[in-house]
Amino acid sequence: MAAAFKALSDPVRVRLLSLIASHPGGEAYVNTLSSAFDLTGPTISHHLRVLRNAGLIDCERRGTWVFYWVIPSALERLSAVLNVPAKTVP
Amino acid sequence: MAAAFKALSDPVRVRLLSLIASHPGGEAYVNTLSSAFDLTGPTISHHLRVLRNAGLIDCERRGTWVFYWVIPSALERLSAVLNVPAKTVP
DNA sequence: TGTCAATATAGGCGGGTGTCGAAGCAAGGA
DNA sequence: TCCTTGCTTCGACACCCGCCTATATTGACA
Repeated sequence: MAAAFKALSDPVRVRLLSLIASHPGGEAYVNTLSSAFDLTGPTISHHLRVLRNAGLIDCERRGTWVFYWVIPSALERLSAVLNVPAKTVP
Repeated sequence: MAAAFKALSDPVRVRLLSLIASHPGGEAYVNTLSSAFDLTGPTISHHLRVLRNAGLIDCERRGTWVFYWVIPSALERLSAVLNVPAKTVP
């Protein structure tokens, strides 16, 4: 459970997830993502792998490019953990 | 934004937050929390401080004990970030 | 087949983080 | 006033993580 939050513990990865999700069709390929950061390709690749190992995103190769998309059910599960009953429940 | 997720990147802290939130009244004092883990007091205190610095919980001293409670608005803000539009939105 | 473009993997360096024991405070009671 | 209890702070050690460069892999195309 915390493994998924750990994957989101880096600003780059949060932004990556947001970028992927906000792309038309919910998909984006790596080059588009890389160009949004001042980081090298391998570093972006590393972050994408972390997100993928956490089960937050998935990918598929289409010719030369690799497309990534988010896995909504995984995010919903995280979101559910944060839905806490209000403090004053007498 | 990622700072809050970073605070949740440790299993102990996720469990702490869950324990605090699930306690009657939404509050818990430290000794109760500590006894749920095989960790020393200082370590629990450290994790609580991380959660507090991230704005996820707050605390108050009442006599000898210190009570902690979660800040629902902070969790709601995190939860909102995870609410992603579905992949297929044509 | 050979070459190029797009990603991924491997390895190494520097800084950050979890954990502990020991010591320090605060509050209450003998 | 001194002691005990609950919790935090301090200092140190081992480990993990993000970043880079260099190298490998995969697919398209000539």
